[in-house]
Amino acid sequence: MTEKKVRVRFAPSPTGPLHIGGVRTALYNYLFARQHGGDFIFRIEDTDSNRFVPGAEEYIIESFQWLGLAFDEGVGVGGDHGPYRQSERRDIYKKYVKQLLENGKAYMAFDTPEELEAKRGEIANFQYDATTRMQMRNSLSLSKEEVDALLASGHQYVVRFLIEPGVEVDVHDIIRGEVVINSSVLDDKVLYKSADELPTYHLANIVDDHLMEVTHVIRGEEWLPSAPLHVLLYRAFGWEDTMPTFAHLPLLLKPEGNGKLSKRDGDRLGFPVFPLEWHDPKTGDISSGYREKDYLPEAVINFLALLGWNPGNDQEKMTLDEMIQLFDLSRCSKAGARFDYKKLVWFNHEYILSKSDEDIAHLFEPMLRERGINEEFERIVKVVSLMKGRVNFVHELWDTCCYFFQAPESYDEKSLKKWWKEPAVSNTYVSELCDFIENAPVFAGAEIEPLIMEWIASKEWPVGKVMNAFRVTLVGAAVGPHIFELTDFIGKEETLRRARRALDVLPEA
RNA sequence: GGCGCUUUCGUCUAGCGGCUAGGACACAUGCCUCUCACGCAUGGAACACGGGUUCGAUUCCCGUAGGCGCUACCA
Repeated sequence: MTEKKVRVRFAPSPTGPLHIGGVRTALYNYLFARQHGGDFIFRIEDTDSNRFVPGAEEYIIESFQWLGLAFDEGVGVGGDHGPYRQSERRDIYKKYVKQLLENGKAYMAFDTPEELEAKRGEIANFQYDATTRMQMRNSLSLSKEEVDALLASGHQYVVRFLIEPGVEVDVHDIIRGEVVINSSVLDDKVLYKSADELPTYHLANIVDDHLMEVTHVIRGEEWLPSAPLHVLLYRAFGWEDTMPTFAHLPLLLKPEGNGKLSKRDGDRLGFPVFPLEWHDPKTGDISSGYREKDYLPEAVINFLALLGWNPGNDQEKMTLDEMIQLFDLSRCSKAGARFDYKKLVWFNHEYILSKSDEDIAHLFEPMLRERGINEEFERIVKVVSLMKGRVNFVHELWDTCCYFFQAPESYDEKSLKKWWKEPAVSNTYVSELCDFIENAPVFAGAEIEPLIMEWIASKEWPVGKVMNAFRVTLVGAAVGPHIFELTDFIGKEETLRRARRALDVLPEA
């Protein structure tokens, strides 16, 4: 076999925001293409004019930009196999439909939707196939004159694929092995509609994959039942020798309950199902997105990569480059995977940890500005270095460390209950500690800490009680970093100001 | 209903005839410690069921059951 350049495609329908399952499918295609030095093509499958949603295509493109997955060819990128929008390829499809018709591989059907509906009511489990097609109105059952008359009168029609019954169709799938199905269970699929002069998915898909020289079709399992039909189409065109290899990926399932992950689940269960926030142009509904919810794209990618695939060792955290090295379609699992977003949260935490303090500070900075905090960047970096390990999301940084930037306005009930339960005593501790700090020759934490510890010991006071009372006055609660990290950051003046203000406000007895 | 795919801890999964069935998330406990976290350590937790094949099945085959998908002039 000659070594053909690997070419794969991601071909969404612009009917709304990109589903997270679609993102995973695209990711696997991307990894496969990169690993083999091949091309990753972006095609828009807009053959259903009724379902077109404005903005969807732009949304999809922006999503991949955010995720960091770049296409080599396709809509918005260009290439030698265009156009890449199926609605712009009408003439190409027409030519191939004609070819099928002329070769007797397909036929015209004039049945109206109402007639089909009636037939379905009449016959249980009605299927348009070898057993029924002669009872219908089509170019097989009608005389040439009748057909010509219908066409002349402008009657709309569809072109159906003529499925020969009783053929064992073998689909080779990288993930599932051989899948054999008898053609008798297939129906004469509609390939083309005269009404809008557009093909349906099945025809457009085969023609485009052939013309675009796609070598591997990596898609969701929902396509497995129609894979035999696709094989038959390649055969009908005489393209079986260059037919792409199939790989049907397991589906993404809801975290709980039954069924596959759907558009509705996300906001109901508390996590997004779309990469970016989506504003529905018709209903005005807003669906949350990972980007807006503060997930790092690296975390989303890493998590998604492991939903249905694993590198065969215990490694879980991987860069995109490592994934490209390790990816292997034959190591994909076959059963559907529940979408466990708790693990995604953990990945986000891990990626916050592994990113530089500067990178995280850049993300955190606008959130501070929004709150009117105009701290200099270097100081934000300092806070991030101290606190980033404690959060799962960058936005949680504010709640976790706002006291670095502003004095507490109130004092946490529980903390007071524990560390200020004898107000007179706590008052004495903090008040005397303030005096000690004020008169100490040094202030830097590293230098003053031993002095303070020594002093507390000389007083025979309990260290924990003194330090936590002190902490509550500075932070407003019994939380936070090592206390001298905080005093270093806010400085001597602010330290004493906060502590003394608390002495004024907090109960003394 | 028909057709197809699928089945290891709660979840994601490793395993490709012989293992104390491994890892990760989550959970629990402990350690660290001026607090809260982080981190670290430890622990509980799984081969759907029934037949075969075999000296031996989580692993191979066949059923059953469950899960999932498809069954449009949607993709």
